[in-house]
Order: sequence, then structure tokens, then C-alpha cells
Amino acid sequence: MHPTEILTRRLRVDADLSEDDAKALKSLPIQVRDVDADTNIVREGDRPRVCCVIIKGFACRSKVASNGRRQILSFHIAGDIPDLQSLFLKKMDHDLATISPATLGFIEHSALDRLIGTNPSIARALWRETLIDAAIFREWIVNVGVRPASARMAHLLAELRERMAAVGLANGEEFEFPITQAELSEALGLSAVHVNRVLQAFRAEHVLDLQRNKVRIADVEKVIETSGFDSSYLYIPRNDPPC
Amino acid sequence: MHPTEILTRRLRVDADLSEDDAKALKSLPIQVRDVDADTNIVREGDRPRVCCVIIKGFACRSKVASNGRRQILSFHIAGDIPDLQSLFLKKMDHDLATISPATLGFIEHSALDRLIGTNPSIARALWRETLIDAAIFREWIVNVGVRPASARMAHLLAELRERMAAVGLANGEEFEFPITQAELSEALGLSAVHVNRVLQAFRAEHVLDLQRNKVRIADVEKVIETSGFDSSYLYIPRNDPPC
DNA sequence: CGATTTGTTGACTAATATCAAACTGTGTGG
DNA sequence: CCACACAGTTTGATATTAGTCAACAAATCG
Repeated sequence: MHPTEILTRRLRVDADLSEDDAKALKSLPIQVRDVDADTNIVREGDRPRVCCVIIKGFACRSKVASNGRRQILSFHIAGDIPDLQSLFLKKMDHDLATISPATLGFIEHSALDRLIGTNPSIARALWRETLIDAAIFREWIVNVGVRPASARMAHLLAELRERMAAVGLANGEEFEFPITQAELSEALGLSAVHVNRVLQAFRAEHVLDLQRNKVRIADVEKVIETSGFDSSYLYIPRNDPPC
Repeated sequence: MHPTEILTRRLRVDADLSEDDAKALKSLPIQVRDVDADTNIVREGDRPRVCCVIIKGFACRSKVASNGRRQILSFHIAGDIPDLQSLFLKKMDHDLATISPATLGFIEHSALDRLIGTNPSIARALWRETLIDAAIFREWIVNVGVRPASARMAHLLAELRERMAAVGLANGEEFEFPITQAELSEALGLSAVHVNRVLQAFRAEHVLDLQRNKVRIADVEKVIETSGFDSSYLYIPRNDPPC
């Protein structure tokens, strides 16, 4: 699959792009590169001249507070453009790094700039992507703000399952998620020890199992119930009225 | 001051808009309305046909989790367009309400749609606003995720002070902020009782004082130090290199 | 002015953090 | 093929932060 195809597919999902738009997307120069796990893509303070599309693998955005603790802000999967905002916000306010071996596509800001100038519907589709990004942040705030530890964990995995499924990366209730408990604790605002205990409890109750880079949701109902997960904030198109 | 002027001024802050752009903004039809404190502007699930500009007063966005607890996601002040995202994300994923008496301007989506179609630089400026909105969410995640209670409080007020100052609503280290401790607790992911104790401690140490709808920062240094506040995520233009 | 909301206090509890040690699995070089 | 190193996970004991509940005081509002 051509690297731009993953982009086209993603943007087509909700915006109706014309054949011309599709062609313009297809001719976007993308430089593809394979990188190891735990490699920084951009750091806080950087002024990148490219945006990054995840073609394969996992990445996360994070920020470290002045007390030295790192907070993970989001996880990103194939099809995501985690630093799209850098097109307008020139100086990075957070870090972006892989959490697994990944293949990334890099697109020059200048090329994107031209593209959104000539193809308004692509501009809208990209704008919309950044708005969904923000919607996910909002739910993340709710997660760390008001949910108890187990609900946080369940919610995070429920969200990821939904997003993985939307790009065909979940078969049944199982999907890849190569993450350590320490990283999970940084995403959820918990200690690693507590994350471990929450995971064990879920395993014992046959609710879900996160092991060896794989998540298996054993009891979807229960996961949804304990987390109060409602996918509408992800704006994944269904056949219902447009979201 | 004409209601559109507040918009023009805000968007001009960072984007260089042409005279034509300014004129287009000025001729935007805005319906102005005064509303009481604690009135809902839009609710989760709504499909608004307008966006809302705050001309005067305060608003907040919030979301209630399935356990019944409400999380406040952001505070909004004069010049903000807190539901700009509804232009592309048709169904609200959160609530927007005033927290003080306010005067609001309402702009039809259709008018904005036309505007961004005809004036690309306005489109860019608005897009950028939504990206800053997201940057503020990211910092909010860090706040509730990894900072202890007093740092959370200090950070929230430091941010607000900066934003108020940017629109000329802070004189010295004092600014208006009509909020109850219960609301603060919902913003910070704490209990109201704990918020009360944190505020008292700050008062006792002459760091800051929040009383009678006013915040007085007595010791800016201390507030910045305890919260680790760094304003760069707000992307408020300075004379430095563009952010 | 009474009524209601908001702020304050104390006693007690619960959730989660911290620390330190041990255990497991996996890959590497001898 | 074994021994070792390393990263990640698990465990137990203890500490701390922040939550809960309930009562009361002080503002604020109509």
C-alpha cells in the first residue's frame, strides 16, 4: 500500500473528497523511514519543518511537568498525523516519540501548505482531524480528572480498541498494544505499582488481559460499564446522521 | 466597541489579516445577547447552527462522566469562541455554559462557512485558534494528571492571569474570576473541601487570594515556581520569533 | 429580612503513592 | 548451551494525599 493511501483513506472516512483531491493527496511527496521503539520524533521546543504520518506502529505525545513527572497526552496508531498542529503552531509544546518500532512518513510543511491552499476540502478534512484530536484530549482530561483508577484503565483501552477497529487493526476483541506498565501509568496519572494491581484485578475477573504487547478484551460489556465509555467523541463515521 | 471588533482584534493578534479580511470580519452578522450566570449555551448531544463569541463575562466547557462527576475542561473569557469546533464536529461532545452574567455574540455556521471559503487567511487564523484550544487542553491534562493539588490550583490561576492580561482584563496582579470553590474543584479534579484548604494555605502564605470573584496574585514568583507555569503553550504573540 | 448558596472546620476514611526487594522472561556473549 | 544482564513485572509494608461526611458560619440574593 502506498504511504499516501493510508492518508487518503483516513481523510475520506468522513469528508467527501473529489477525485482531484484524491489525486493531489496521492502526489504529496512523503519520505518514509523506519525507526526503532522509543525514538523521539520531535521534542518540546523544536520547530519542525515536516509533519509525520504513522504508517505502522505506535507513538505517543507527552509533556514533562516541572516536578519531573511525565504525562502522556495521547497514543497514536496507523493513519494518525500526531503533529499536524505544528503546521500552524510553529514551536512544539510537547514531545512526540514512538513506543514501538514504527514506519513513519514525513511530509514537508510547505507541501501541506500548498495543498490546503489549492484544495479547500482537504484543508477542511485536516482541520477536522485536529478538532477530533482535541475532542480526544477533552475525554482524556475527564479520564484523569474524575475517574477512579480501574475506570481510567478500562476507558483508555476501550478507546484504543475503537480506534484500532476503525482502521482494521483489531480482530475481534484483541489488538496489539506494545506498552509497558510504566508508560500506562504515565498516561493515566497513576503509579506503575497501582497500574500493575489494577491490571491484575481485571485479569482475575476475566475482564481484560494486557500481556506481551497484546490487549484481549474478555468482557466488552464490563469494560464499557466500568469505564462509562461512549465512543461518540471519536467521531468515527457510522451510517447514522453525520457527526 | 462593535462585537466583531473583539474578534478582529483577537485574530489579528497573530495572523496578519488584510484590510479585506478585516472588512469581511466586520460585516459578519452577529446576534448579541445578554445571559445570566449558569445558563447553558449548548449541551452535549446538541447540533448547534451557530458559534458563540464571548464578548463579556466567563464561560466554561464541561463533561459529566458516567459516575455522575462533572469535569470542567476549560474556562473562557472575552474574545474566545469556545464552540468553534462545532463548525466541523456537528454534534457537541460536551457542555458549554456561562459561569457569570455574560454578553455573547452568535454567528451562524453558514456565515462562517462562507467566510472561510472566501478568506483563506481568516480560515487559517480560526484553525490556529482551535489548535491553541487543543494546546491548552494538553496542559490541562498535565495539570490534573501529575501535579499535586496546590500546583494545580496555582497553574490554573497563572494561566488565567496570562490570558486575561493578553486581552487587557488584568490590571497588575489582580483580575476578575467569578467562580465558586465547587466549580474550581470540578476543574481541578479535587474535592471542594480540599480546594478550600489549598486556597486557605495560599492566603496564609500570602501567595494568592481568591475571594469575592477576584483573584489577587500576591507573589507571582511563588505561583510560577509552585506550578511550574510556562506560558509558551498559550501561543500569545510576543516580539520574539513567531510561535 | 429570611432563604439559599457558598465557604469553613473537624474527625475520620479511602484511594493511591512510595519504597524496596524479589521475581520473570528474553536476549547476548562466552 | 549456559550464565549473566537487563527490562519489565510483581509483591508486601508503610506513608500520604486527598476524599467523605456532617455540622456550622458567612455571604449573597430576592
